[in-house]
Amino acid sequence: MTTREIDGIRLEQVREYVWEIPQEGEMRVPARVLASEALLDEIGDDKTLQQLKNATHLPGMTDHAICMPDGHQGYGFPVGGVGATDAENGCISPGAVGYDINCGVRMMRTNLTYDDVQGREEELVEALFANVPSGLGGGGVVDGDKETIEGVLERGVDWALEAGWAVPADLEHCEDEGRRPDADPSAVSQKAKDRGKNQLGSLGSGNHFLEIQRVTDTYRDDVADAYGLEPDQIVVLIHCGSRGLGHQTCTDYLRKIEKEHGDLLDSLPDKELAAAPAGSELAEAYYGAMCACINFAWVNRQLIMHRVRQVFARVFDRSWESMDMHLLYDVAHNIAKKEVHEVGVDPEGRPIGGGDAADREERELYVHRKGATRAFPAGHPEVPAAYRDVGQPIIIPGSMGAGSYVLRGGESSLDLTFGSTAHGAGRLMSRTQAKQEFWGETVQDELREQNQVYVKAQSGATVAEEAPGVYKDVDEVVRVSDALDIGDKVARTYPVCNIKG
DNA sequence: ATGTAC
Repeated sequence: MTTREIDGIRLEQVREYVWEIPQEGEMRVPARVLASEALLDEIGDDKTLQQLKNATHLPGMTDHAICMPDGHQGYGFPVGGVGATDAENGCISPGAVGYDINCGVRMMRTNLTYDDVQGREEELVEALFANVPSGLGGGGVVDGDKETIEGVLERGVDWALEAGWAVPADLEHCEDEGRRPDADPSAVSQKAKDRGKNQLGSLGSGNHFLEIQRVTDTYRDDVADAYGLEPDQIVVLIHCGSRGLGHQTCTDYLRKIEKEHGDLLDSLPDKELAAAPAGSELAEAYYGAMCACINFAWVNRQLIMHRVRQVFARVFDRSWESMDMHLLYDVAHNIAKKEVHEVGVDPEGRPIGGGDAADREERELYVHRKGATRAFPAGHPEVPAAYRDVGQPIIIPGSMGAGSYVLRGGESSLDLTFGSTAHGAGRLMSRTQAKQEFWGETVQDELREQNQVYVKAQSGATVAEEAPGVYKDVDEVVRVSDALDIGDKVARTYPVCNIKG
């Protein structure tokens, strides 16, 4: 058996692309890293593996804590991490969801081709930049009063439909039809609502962006057909989250949980993993608040998408419907969700990890996906009807120099990863280091001259932080996902125009 | 990720 030791952590190779950190000490389950040797080397460069090991200490963990091929260090719990805890006897951890609740990506199709936009990149990038709010701070496409924010938190994209910012087909092509029913707006603090109310329909900063892309390749033609994708087609990618509202909600509940559940906190190897025991008042409140933030982020992406339709209609002087600008799908990267999965159990029926399980039984779990994407296969009842025969679409954004992928949920995802796969290329270096290595203006010029990619950003520093060189190889990440059959390649895209904070 | 810190 191949073994590796990285910073004192021993990994055993279970099979190709599957590495296991065996259970020892206070670990409740083993941990697994899904990676090629090259990606494992990069994952081992920061605290990711220690954080993954720490995550196995959370009460109620089932089967394995998992790190995706794009994993890197995060707050307490790795970005690219999946951890499923028993929803009855386990816990829920805000750090295992992330600060940017329902940070995610949606892709909108068009019937335009690269020929239609080539030569008009400048015009498009300027029009989008002028009409889609971006950067830190306030200002969104709609002004949210008290009633608006409550409606958004409670009803998600249903609110957008009522307000004229969505069409019914948008709901049909979004997880949960764009509305998480467990949302509890009363569990979201006034401070969080105040931060969010003037950020409805705004990109934010950091790695968030809006990109016009062209499809360069398709791989599984039956699935590509079902998704309405073909080479040379123009698509639009929107990557953003729940802005200050989700961030404040995470902060609020981390503080409350640290204070109320200090005993549980003391049993964990890292304070940043703070968790509320399943069934406690704070677990319920956090779940309700997080679901409300999920609704907010879905509306955020919906408003931006609809604004992009309006911009295209103006630039191309025709209706957005005539350009077939329909939502392909919207995926969440940072959420915990109650889902039923088969997990290993001991003879008394309690969830247990690794090879010690006597049997496997269905359990309701909090599936924490932090920088990881749901990847349900064909036939799963939660996959929208339009895609149920082929599996759910998965959108993997790469860097602005490398392009992105569309995958479909693979047949092995339910067995290997609680129905999950990677979420992007994954960072190779910190933002601070990126700013030492790159200069925004230079990055921008090179992308334009060498790659014909037009970038416009509020801040040059953001361009440096997001330079193509700060990301892992998205082709390699996707190759591992495809080889493990957790998310299978359907299409590859390449950037045309990119706007960001 | 983020009114880039209580």
